[in-house]
Amino acid sequence: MTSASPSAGAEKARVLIADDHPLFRTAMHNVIDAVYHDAEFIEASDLDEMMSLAAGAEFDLVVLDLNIPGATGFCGLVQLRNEFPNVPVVVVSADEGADVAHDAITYGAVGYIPKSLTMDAMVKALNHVIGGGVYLPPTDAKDGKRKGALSEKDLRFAERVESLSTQQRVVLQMLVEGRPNKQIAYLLDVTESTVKAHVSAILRKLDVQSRTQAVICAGKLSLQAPHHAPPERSVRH
DNA sequence: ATGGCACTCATCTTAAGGAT
DNA sequence: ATCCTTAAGATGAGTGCCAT
Repeated sequence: MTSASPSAGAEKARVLIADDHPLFRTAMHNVIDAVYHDAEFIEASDLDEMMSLAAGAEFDLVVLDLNIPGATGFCGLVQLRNEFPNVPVVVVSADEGADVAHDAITYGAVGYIPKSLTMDAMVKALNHVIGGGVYLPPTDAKDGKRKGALSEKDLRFAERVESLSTQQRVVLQMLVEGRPNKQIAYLLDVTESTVKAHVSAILRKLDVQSRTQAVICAGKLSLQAPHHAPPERSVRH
């Protein structure tokens, strides 16, 4: 599956909606109709169905429920990104935590939309994503206060994290979650050697001596740091 | 065509922990 | 003490993509 250019072309935009709640899928129809006008919808209610529908198909956009049946954590998103790296995936979830939103972007999503968002806000978010941007919901003021300011050292580390490739960021995120190389290899569908190579590159780029050091710094960052978007995309809050 | 970069893989070394 | 297993980390090589 490869992504086609967004609605600008003469052909209908194809949108995959992966959510187990029919009501929410219908709601997303309305939202996406406001964005693409004459889109073709393909629906999936669980992970297996989503992957089989996605195989061999072309989509302009995938709207993925984070808690779709069959997926644990971000594994649905990771699978989708591994199989179809060119398709923009927007994650929707009832979870409004800033950390979850940041993690979704880290795993390769181009946007994170809380289900509590108004229809207008969702339309704006999708328009931003289709325009090539990355969408994150507005940060809660209290949450922002809790996060506090970054030290010089943390900022330098954040800059180094920015230099990591997408795959390296995914590996780093899994290191932070305490996963061993073997499990990371299984989840990403690569060999353990590949994971080791990524870890080595991560350690080199982050200028740390061990994965433990990387995990401590990255963990601290994810609690405190503002989101750092991939360089090629702008971030809208 | 060429060079740079990311990704992948195989192989080797080292260290830690458990079993004998 | 020795051996075995497991995991981490380093290194070199191959492949594919993209910009020049």
